[in-house]
Amino acid sequence: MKFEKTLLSGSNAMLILSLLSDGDKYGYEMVQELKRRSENVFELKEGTLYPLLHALEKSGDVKAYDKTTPAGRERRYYHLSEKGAQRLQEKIREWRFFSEGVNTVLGAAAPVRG
Amino acid sequence: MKFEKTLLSGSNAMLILSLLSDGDKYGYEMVQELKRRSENVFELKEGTLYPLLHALEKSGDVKAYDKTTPAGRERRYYHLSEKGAQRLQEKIREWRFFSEGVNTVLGAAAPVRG
DNA sequence: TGACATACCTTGACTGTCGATGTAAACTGT
DNA sequence: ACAGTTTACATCGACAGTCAAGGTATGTCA
Repeated sequence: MKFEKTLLSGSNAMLILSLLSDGDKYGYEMVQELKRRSENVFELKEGTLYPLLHALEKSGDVKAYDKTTPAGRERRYYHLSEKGAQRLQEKIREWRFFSEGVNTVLGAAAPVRG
Repeated sequence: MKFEKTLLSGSNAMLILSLLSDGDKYGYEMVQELKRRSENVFELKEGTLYPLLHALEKSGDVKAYDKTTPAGRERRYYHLSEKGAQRLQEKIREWRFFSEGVNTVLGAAAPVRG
């Protein structure tokens, strides 16, 4: 099995798809939601998020649509497509594979507790 | 707690330091050892390794010395310094923190078995 | 009115990684 | 003896992901 070289830096794509698997969301919301769910571990930057969303839309992993709140605020929602859902599963598999690989290497040489 | 943005792509540095915590090694050896220990998950490229080793040497995390085998082959060995050992522990902590964060996010939205 | 939060977006720069390529010596099979 | 492979080090250019900084516009609240 092989995973892309950029799996790691690319973990943000996986996390975003994961968020969307729980329901449609808009960009700004994802930043906050990711921070909340990860218990402040991840602070996704807007400069990272928006280009990424555009790329995911272009590749067909998500579908975008606009919606205005009753208050009149414009929001661009993103929906996980069937293709995106499959891509997410694949990425999760890669992630598990990778992280187990790291832990194996670490465990072999540098046992650490805690 | 904060970890550097490049933790992920930068995981190679952690893995190398981890290898060295088990004893001095030379570059070519590390490529093979990493592949072996990770059960073929990681195939560190030389174009990645050597610049990285030079950087680790410059930052004082490793010390380099030359040694010639009885067969006459030149090798550049790397030794993990005290500073490098501390750095490794720090990186391992960051890694655990990060990977748990990812799993938390994934677990919250996309439970997967296997 | 002014400050702040919401909400979207782009740009330029930086870092880590890789593929390609180079060099040179030692080993292997014939 | 010779050719091909492996060992061992290294550099270079290109590319992808990330971020800081900045921009625009509207809603909220004192």
